Amino acid sequence: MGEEVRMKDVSGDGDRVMEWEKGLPSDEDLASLSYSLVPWNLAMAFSITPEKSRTIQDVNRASETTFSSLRGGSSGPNTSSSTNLGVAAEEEDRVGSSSPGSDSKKQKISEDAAGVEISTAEEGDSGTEDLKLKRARLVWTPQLHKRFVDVVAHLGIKNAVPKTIMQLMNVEGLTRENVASHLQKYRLYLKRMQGLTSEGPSSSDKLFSSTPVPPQSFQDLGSGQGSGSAGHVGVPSMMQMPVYAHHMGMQGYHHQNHAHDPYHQNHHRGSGGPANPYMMQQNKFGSMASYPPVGGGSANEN
DNA sequence: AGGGAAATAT
DNA sequence: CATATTTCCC
Repeated sequence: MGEEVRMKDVSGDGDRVMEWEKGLPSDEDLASLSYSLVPWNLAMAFSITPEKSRTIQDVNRASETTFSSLRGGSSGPNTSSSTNLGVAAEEEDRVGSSSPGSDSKKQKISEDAAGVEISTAEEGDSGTEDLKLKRARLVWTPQLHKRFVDVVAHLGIKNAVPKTIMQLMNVEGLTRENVASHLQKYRLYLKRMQGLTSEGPSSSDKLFSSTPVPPQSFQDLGSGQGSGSAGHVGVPSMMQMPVYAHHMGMQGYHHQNHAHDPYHQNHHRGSGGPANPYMMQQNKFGSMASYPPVGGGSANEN
């Protein structure tokens, strides 16, 4: 319900029919993830073997879609014509939908519209279609990261181990190593933040207010509707890993505040001191690829 | 496997 | 040169 496919041809020069700003329920609305809908923990707590298999498989299907969106489906050095605009967005915010139906709080702004691009070799690259032997470097796009963070949060630091995370994320092509690596980084990031955020070694209560550390465990989970769902309550300024936007295929828009992301934490070695906290790499790479590994056949032998 | 550090790639 | 992601080692 809710298809907005109104591509009415506007007589005359209706060019700026861009109300996609918020009239676009698609992205987030359409995208339905299942991982957050299933009280995995709960089931476990009850000792009732959660048929993960089924769920996973079920989700798997959706995953393909998601995957497609996330990873951009095709690959090919045919970049020649035009920059590819893989603007696929997928969100699964379980918006506080509890309360009485009339929740007009549906202000969703497509914060992320990214294209997950995997960089492939630009030169002798051959994997036009199948790069089975060599998976391209995975690029953690904001979308992916969001998913990652969400999953980790939902699992609780306790169960947030690579394998589980990977499974819940359900992203085709994602390997345990990928997640493990990212998790490592993420942990480091959290750690750093802990130290920076109101350094108050005496109180532990702030653990809930300023600690970006995902809630240790979601036990209440809801019950279905109320969804007390901790979701994202006590995490006010939980910044995700800086959503890096490098040479993405997005048409200019990087204006985010990179104030001083603790995550990036540039370690300056002193001296002169460039006043520019930004990155000034000599980027000479302009890579832009789409995504290869899914082609032939195998996806991920998790 | 999970975690961490070195090694590379970008 | 810094960072992001991968690979190697416990």
